[in-house]
Amino acid sequence: MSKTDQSTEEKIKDAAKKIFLEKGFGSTTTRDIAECADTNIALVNYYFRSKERLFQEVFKESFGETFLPVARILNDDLPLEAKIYKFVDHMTELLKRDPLLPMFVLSEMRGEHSKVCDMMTAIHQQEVNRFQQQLEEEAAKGNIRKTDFSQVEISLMSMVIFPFISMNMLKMKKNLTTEEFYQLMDERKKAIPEMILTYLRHK
Amino acid sequence: MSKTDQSTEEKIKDAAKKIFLEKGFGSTTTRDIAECADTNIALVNYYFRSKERLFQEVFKESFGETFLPVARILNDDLPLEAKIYKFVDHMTELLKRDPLLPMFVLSEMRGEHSKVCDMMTAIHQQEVNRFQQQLEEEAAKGNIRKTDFSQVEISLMSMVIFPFISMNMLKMKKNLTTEEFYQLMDERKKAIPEMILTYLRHK
DNA sequence: AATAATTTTAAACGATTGTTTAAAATTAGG
DNA sequence: CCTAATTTTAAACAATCGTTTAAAATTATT
Repeated sequence: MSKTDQSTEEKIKDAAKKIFLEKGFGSTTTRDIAECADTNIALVNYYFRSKERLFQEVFKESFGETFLPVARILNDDLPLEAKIYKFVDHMTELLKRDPLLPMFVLSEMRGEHSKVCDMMTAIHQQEVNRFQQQLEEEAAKGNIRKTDFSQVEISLMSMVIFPFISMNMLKMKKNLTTEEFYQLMDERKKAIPEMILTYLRHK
Repeated sequence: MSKTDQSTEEKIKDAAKKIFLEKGFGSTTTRDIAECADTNIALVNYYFRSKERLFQEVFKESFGETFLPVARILNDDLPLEAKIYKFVDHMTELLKRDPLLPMFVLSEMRGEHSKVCDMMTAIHQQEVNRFQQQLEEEAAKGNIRKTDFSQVEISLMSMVIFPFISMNMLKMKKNLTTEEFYQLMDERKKAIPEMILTYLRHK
């Protein structure tokens, strides 16, 4: 096997990530994954003990190692305006690379006792929120309006992430190609911070 | 059978709606639905010809008869400010009643050639957009800033709908009960229009 | 009351699911 | 080169999937 080839284990995990992200856990079969990895189903259970364990590895990697690091930009030590621009920019670039990631993560969290909820609490150790702290400080200094931090955080997340969750709907409604959709998302790198910051600074 | 009892057909459709919205098409079994409707699996296929057809009825009802009418508020003949407040209020109330609806609709649209895409185009006949027209008129009059309509529409939709899609994540992260979550959503009835209108009116 | 139409039941169908087995092929180590 | 460990293969496992069948029970019609 040449050096450029992936190991069988890697091919299977990559195939699993692709298919799980596309169809979700319930609609994905072990045979789907094996075929996509160009192997047989026995090898899937040889390297990963079960479909369930393979899924958990994919989920942990997608959420913990891909999404969370970008989300943590809000905890960076940066001025408010620069931080918001950086967050929207990096998150948009991540989602352009991995547009199915948010739907994958959130759809697997349907049902309060979903199999990923326990994993979430494990990964999501209570982190101090530098963003909240920052909004409160700037409001105290009179630089921005006093706001409910949660509302601002939710709105910011919503405006960046939701378009990718509703990507197919959007593309249909507005008759967009994938390229045109990504261009629309790029324009949001300015539009979203502008809206948030205009809101924070006025009235 | 007493008059207050539902017909078997209604019980099955209600059960199907409940389970499909909770788990999606792929993770729902005909036996799930039959058990939830307190009947047997043969009756599911007796009244609805297949799981597929039952799903399509549920989807069409959820999207076409529940979600779309509220979304069409943006086409109402109302002043801009009143319209935005009305849209956010009605959509929030709808989603408090049916919090799983957006995730259900959007998760079934994964994959460009999903089985609901054809249905969408059928339902979603090109509608004139009074909201876009209105934003352009007000901007021409100098009442609000000139904006890309799509960006405003996407942001508005995102801020209202996304919190319900990420409901479980939000409840976990912020340690919210269902009641506290709904209270947060109620507060957004003011916060969202304020942000949009502040943005439109300034600079 | 007798008959026809409708609704419900229990059982089974073949197909597909996740998983396991045991032998074959390949690679690694002495 | 021989042996041991690892990887790959083909086949099968029981369980569950969506769906169908045919008879039983119920309701409606005359």
